[in-house]
Amino acid sequence: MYIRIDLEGKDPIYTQFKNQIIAGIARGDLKPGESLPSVRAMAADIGINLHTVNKAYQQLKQEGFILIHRQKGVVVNPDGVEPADEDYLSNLKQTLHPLIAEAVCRSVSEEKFLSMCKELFVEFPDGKDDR
Amino acid sequence: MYIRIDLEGKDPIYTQFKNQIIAGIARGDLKPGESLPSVRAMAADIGINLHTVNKAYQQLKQEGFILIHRQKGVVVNPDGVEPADEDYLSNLKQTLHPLIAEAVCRSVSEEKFLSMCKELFVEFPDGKDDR
Amino acid sequence: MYIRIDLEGKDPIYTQFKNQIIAGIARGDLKPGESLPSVRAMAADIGINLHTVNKAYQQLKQEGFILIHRQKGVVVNPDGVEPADEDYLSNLKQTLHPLIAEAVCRSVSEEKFLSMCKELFVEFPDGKDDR
Amino acid sequence: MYIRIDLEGKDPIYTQFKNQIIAGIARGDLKPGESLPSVRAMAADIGINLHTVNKAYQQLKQEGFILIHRQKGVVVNPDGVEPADEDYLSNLKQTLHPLIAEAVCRSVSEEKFLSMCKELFVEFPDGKDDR
DNA sequence: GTGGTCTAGACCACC
DNA sequence: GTGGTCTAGACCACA
Repeated sequence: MYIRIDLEGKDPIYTQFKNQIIAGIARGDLKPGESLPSVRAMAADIGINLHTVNKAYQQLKQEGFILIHRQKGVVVNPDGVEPADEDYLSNLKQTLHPLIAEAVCRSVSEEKFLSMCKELFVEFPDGKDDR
Repeated sequence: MYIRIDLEGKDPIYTQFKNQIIAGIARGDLKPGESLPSVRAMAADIGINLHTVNKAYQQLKQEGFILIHRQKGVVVNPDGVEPADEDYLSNLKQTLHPLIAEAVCRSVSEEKFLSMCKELFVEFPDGKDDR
Repeated sequence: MYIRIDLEGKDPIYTQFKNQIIAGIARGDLKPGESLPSVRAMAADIGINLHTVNKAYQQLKQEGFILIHRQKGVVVNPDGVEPADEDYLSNLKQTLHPLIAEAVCRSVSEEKFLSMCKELFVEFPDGKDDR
Repeated sequence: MYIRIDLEGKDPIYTQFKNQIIAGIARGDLKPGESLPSVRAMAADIGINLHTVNKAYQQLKQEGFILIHRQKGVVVNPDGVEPADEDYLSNLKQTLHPLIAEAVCRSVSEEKFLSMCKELFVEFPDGKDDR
């Protein structure tokens, strides 16, 4: 899996990195149980600071995407990710709200917006059953 | 229009404020040409520093939501907001991408996601004719 | 002579007004000795504050473009404007310097820049002999 | 590169500062990719407040002259500055218009004006090839 | 160490 | 009265 970091982007590097791991899992590129490079190896690979990778890994672990074993190293959570709970959904709503508000201001129709979302879903094979 | 700021929230205050103004415009609470309180008045109203309000106003002006009029003070852009262009849509996509990736990981179905979006659209009367 | 003020423009109103009077003189629309509306009349005409017109008139007088007689009212300086002196030229240079620097950064060639200037000169019949 | 600020000048400090950075780029003193001192260092260097430097940096970034890099700090845009577009040229014209009008009033001939411009261009090696 | 954010208090130009 | 500018000092997120 290729990781692409934009050092000038507005999102902090650790966030970009985290998002790409999550996208990899969603896409199925990273399968449950698959192992990821160590903090050191990953940092060297993509040319960023150790601490930055570590921060991202810690958050991914905290949010249930990965496990960090002292011995086996870093692996994608073999049990799959915790499914959406109330908190998560409410957060997601709060995040979407301003995006939709601005879209409405800019005359983006509901249909247009929904079709953009659908388009983005195409990237992810949502066969969730086998996870 | 009531403005609610969460001083503990993770979003910076000026962003929360900006988003509420944008939501107000999208909702139709703030109509094109309508005037907004001065920097000082607004700051006093919601109990934050005037520089924070000013920063938000400057960005809203820059993004075409409001005008800062030499006489009339601050007014909602009477011509409405610039409709979505390529750049905006591409940005929006980039913003939605990680949200959707995480949702997929958390077994949120496409239908569920789209229905959440639809629900959020209900707040905004997108019939632009009556604005 | 029509005066056009842009209340949202970045230049202060009195500056816009001043510039249009000066342009009128340069163009020959306002001839030496010709009289201008009083502060009150002018302010009413273009719908701005008395003080604003007054401030512009005072500066125009100060810079030698107009005379303000207690009786005859406001007239374009019948002797023409003081020709450029050292101070004026040095100021002009300081003003042009940053404009040219930015133009160079933006790959505007010297020829292109000069031709823009020439184009702007077309508006003004530079028969300066009869003034 | 030396920066000279006139605290008594009529232009705001951040504008003077911005203009000198732009002039530095135009002159070739600041080459694409070259890094600039941090906000704090620059502010200390020239003896002004860091917020003032920051404001200038933000505007320079916004206008495409510099990038604010998460790791390398502040650098001159390695791709060079966006070349002039319609908007920029139209703005430039609007800026030059009153300058030329006043020059005409003050009996500055077109030749004289153009030769002043040419003189100012001498400072900038517009052969973009060697930058 | 960096930039980003927030607060506070001051002066000035403009209207 | 307004917004624009400048200064100052503080805290936090990021790398």
